[in-house]
Amino acid sequence: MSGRGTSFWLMKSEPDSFSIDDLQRRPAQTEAWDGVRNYQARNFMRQQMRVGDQAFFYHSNCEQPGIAGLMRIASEAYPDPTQFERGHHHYDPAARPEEPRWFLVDVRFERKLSRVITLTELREHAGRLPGFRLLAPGNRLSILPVSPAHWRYILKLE
DNA sequence: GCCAACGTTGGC
DNA sequence: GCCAACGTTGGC
Repeated sequence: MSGRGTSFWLMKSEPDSFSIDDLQRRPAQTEAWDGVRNYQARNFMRQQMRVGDQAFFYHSNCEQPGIAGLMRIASEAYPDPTQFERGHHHYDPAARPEEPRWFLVDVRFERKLSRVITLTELREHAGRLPGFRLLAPGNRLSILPVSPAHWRYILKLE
Protein backbone atom coordinates (compact mmCIF):
# COMPACT_ATOMS: atom_id res chain seq x y z
CA MET A 1 0.00 0.00 0.00
CA SER A 2 1.42 3.39 -0.93
CA GLY A 3 0.59 6.95 -1.77
CA ARG A 4 -1.83 7.47 1.06
CA GLY A 5 -1.98 10.36 3.43
CA THR A 6 -2.31 9.89 7.16
CA SER A 7 -5.12 7.75 8.38
CA PHE A 8 -7.31 8.03 11.42
CA TRP A 9 -8.01 5.48 14.13
CA LEU A 10 -9.84 4.86 17.34
CA MET A 11 -8.06 2.89 20.06
CA LYS A 12 -9.77 1.64 23.20
CA SER A 13 -8.30 1.36 26.65
CA GLU A 14 -9.85 0.85 30.04
CA PRO A 15 -8.91 3.98 32.00
CA ASP A 16 -8.54 1.93 35.19
CA SER A 17 -5.64 0.19 33.45
CA PHE A 18 -4.31 2.97 31.24
CA SER A 19 -5.95 6.34 30.69
CA ILE A 20 -5.25 9.42 28.60
CA ASP A 21 -3.81 10.98 31.78
CA ASP A 22 -1.43 8.05 32.16
CA LEU A 23 -0.25 8.57 28.60
CA GLN A 24 0.31 12.26 29.21
CA ARG A 25 2.51 11.45 32.21
CA ARG A 26 4.71 8.92 30.40
CA PRO A 27 8.28 9.81 29.47
CA ALA A 28 8.16 11.63 26.14
CA GLN A 29 4.39 11.22 26.52
CA THR A 30 4.82 8.01 24.57
CA GLU A 31 3.85 4.45 25.38
CA ALA A 32 3.74 1.04 23.76
CA TRP A 33 0.12 0.05 23.12
CA ASP A 34 0.51 -3.51 24.31
CA GLY A 35 -2.00 -6.23 25.04
CA VAL A 36 -3.91 -6.32 21.75
CA ARG A 37 -4.96 -9.96 21.33
CA ASN A 38 -7.38 -9.72 18.46
CA TYR A 39 -6.27 -10.53 14.94
CA GLN A 40 -8.28 -7.86 13.21
CA ALA A 41 -6.95 -5.16 15.51
CA ARG A 42 -3.45 -6.55 15.11
CA ASN A 43 -3.73 -6.49 11.35
CA PHE A 44 -4.74 -2.85 11.36
CA MET A 45 -1.56 -2.05 13.28
CA ARG A 46 0.68 -4.22 11.13
CA GLN A 47 -0.71 -3.48 7.73
CA GLN A 48 -2.30 -0.08 7.74
CA MET A 49 -1.01 2.15 10.53
CA ARG A 50 1.72 4.59 9.66
CA VAL A 51 3.87 6.83 11.82
CA GLY A 52 2.09 10.15 12.09
CA ASP A 53 -1.43 8.75 11.82
CA GLN A 54 -3.82 10.24 14.32
CA ALA A 55 -5.98 8.32 16.75
CA PHE A 56 -8.76 8.91 19.21
CA PHE A 57 -8.00 7.67 22.72
CA TYR A 58 -11.24 5.97 23.74
CA HIS A 59 -12.02 5.13 27.36
CA SER A 60 -13.91 1.85 27.54
CA ASN A 61 -15.54 -0.23 30.26
CA CYS A 62 -15.83 2.72 32.63
CA GLU A 63 -18.33 5.15 34.07
CA GLN A 64 -18.24 7.44 31.06
CA PRO A 65 -17.20 5.56 27.92
CA GLY A 66 -16.11 7.91 25.17
CA ILE A 67 -13.34 9.72 23.35
CA ALA A 68 -11.05 11.41 25.84
CA GLY A 69 -8.13 12.65 23.78
CA LEU A 70 -5.98 12.57 20.68
CA MET A 71 -2.72 10.82 19.98
CA ARG A 72 -0.31 10.06 17.18
CA ILE A 73 1.06 6.75 16.01
CA ALA A 74 4.74 7.00 16.89
CA SER A 75 6.24 3.78 15.53
CA GLU A 76 5.77 1.06 13.01
CA ALA A 77 4.33 -2.17 14.38
CA TYR A 78 6.76 -4.43 16.25
CA PRO A 79 6.33 -7.58 18.36
CA ASP A 80 4.51 -7.10 21.66
CA PRO A 81 7.03 -8.28 24.28
CA THR A 82 4.34 -9.17 26.81
CA GLN A 83 3.33 -12.20 24.73
CA PHE A 84 6.61 -13.87 25.75
CA GLU A 85 6.50 -13.00 29.46
CA ARG A 86 5.50 -16.11 31.36
CA GLY A 87 3.02 -15.17 34.06
CA HIS A 88 2.15 -11.89 32.40
CA HIS A 89 -1.54 -11.17 32.00
CA HIS A 90 -1.02 -11.08 28.24
CA TYR A 91 1.33 -14.05 28.04
CA ASP A 92 0.60 -16.25 25.04
CA PRO A 93 2.18 -19.71 25.29
CA ALA A 94 1.61 -20.26 21.57
CA ALA A 95 3.77 -17.28 20.58
CA ARG A 96 7.41 -17.88 19.74
CA PRO A 97 10.06 -15.17 19.54
CA GLU A 98 11.08 -16.33 16.06
CA GLU A 99 7.45 -16.14 15.00
CA PRO A 100 5.58 -13.54 17.08
CA ARG A 101 1.81 -13.56 16.98
CA TRP A 102 1.08 -10.18 18.52
CA PHE A 103 2.25 -6.74 17.60
CA LEU A 104 1.94 -3.24 18.94
CA VAL A 105 2.71 0.34 17.99
CA ASP A 106 3.99 3.20 20.11
CA VAL A 107 1.53 6.04 20.59
CA ARG A 108 2.29 9.63 21.57
CA PHE A 109 0.00 11.92 23.51
CA GLU A 110 -1.26 14.86 21.53
CA ARG A 111 -3.94 16.47 23.67
CA LYS A 112 -6.90 15.79 25.88
CA LEU A 113 -10.23 16.88 24.56
CA SER A 114 -11.82 19.76 26.44
CA ARG A 115 -14.46 17.23 27.44
CA VAL A 116 -15.13 13.55 26.85
CA ILE A 117 -17.25 12.96 23.77
CA THR A 118 -19.34 10.15 25.17
CA LEU A 119 -20.54 7.03 23.47
CA THR A 120 -24.08 8.16 24.21
CA GLU A 121 -23.47 11.39 22.34
CA LEU A 122 -21.82 9.59 19.44
CA ARG A 123 -24.88 7.37 19.16
CA GLU A 124 -27.06 10.45 18.92
CA HIS A 125 -25.03 11.39 15.84
CA ALA A 126 -25.10 7.91 14.33
CA GLY A 127 -27.08 9.19 11.38
CA ARG A 128 -24.16 11.42 10.43
CA LEU A 129 -21.62 8.67 10.99
CA PRO A 130 -22.68 5.92 8.60
CA GLY A 131 -20.42 2.90 8.80
CA PHE A 132 -18.62 4.07 11.93
CA ARG A 133 -17.59 0.75 13.40
CA LEU A 134 -17.65 1.88 16.99
CA LEU A 135 -21.42 2.14 16.68
CA ALA A 136 -21.95 -1.14 14.86
CA PRO A 137 -24.07 -3.56 16.90
CA GLY A 138 -21.99 -5.98 18.91
CA ASN A 139 -18.77 -4.22 18.01
CA ARG A 140 -15.89 -5.09 20.30
CA LEU A 141 -12.90 -4.22 18.18
CA SER A 142 -10.35 -2.39 20.29
CA ILE A 143 -8.69 -0.73 17.31
CA LEU A 144 -10.75 0.48 14.40
CA PRO A 145 -10.38 2.87 11.48
CA VAL A 146 -12.15 6.22 11.38
CA SER A 147 -12.82 7.88 8.06
CA PRO A 148 -11.47 11.42 7.57
CA ALA A 149 -15.00 12.77 7.30
CA HIS A 150 -16.02 11.07 10.54
CA TRP A 151 -12.88 12.27 12.26
CA ARG A 152 -13.66 15.87 11.34
CA TYR A 153 -17.31 15.55 12.25
CA ILE A 154 -16.58 14.04 15.65
CA LEU A 155 -13.96 16.66 16.51
CA LYS A 156 -16.48 19.42 15.81
CA LEU A 157 -18.63 18.00 18.60
CA GLU A 158 -15.96 18.90 21.14
C1' DG B 1 -21.56 -7.62 38.76
C1' DC B 2 -24.40 -9.09 34.91
C1' DC B 3 -24.81 -10.70 30.49
C1' DA B 4 -25.06 -10.38 25.33
C1' DA B 5 -22.21 -10.61 21.49
C1' DC B 6 -18.42 -12.12 19.71
C1' DG B 7 -13.90 -14.78 18.56
C1' DT B 8 -11.20 -18.82 19.48
C1' DT B 9 -10.41 -23.52 20.68
C1' DG B 10 -10.65 -28.28 20.41
C1' DG B 11 -13.20 -32.74 20.13
C1' DC B 12 -15.02 -35.37 16.78
C1' DG C 1 -14.68 -28.72 8.68
C1' DC C 2 -18.47 -28.41 12.02
C1' DC C 3 -19.98 -26.59 16.13
C1' DA C 4 -20.40 -26.58 21.24
C1' DA C 5 -17.88 -24.87 24.95
C1' DC C 6 -15.26 -21.46 26.63
C1' DG C 7 -13.10 -16.93 27.36
C1' DT C 8 -13.20 -12.02 26.54
C1' DT C 9 -15.09 -7.52 25.73
C1' DG C 10 -17.48 -3.77 27.17
C1' DG C 11 -21.99 -1.36 27.97
C1' DC C 12 -25.08 -0.99 31.46
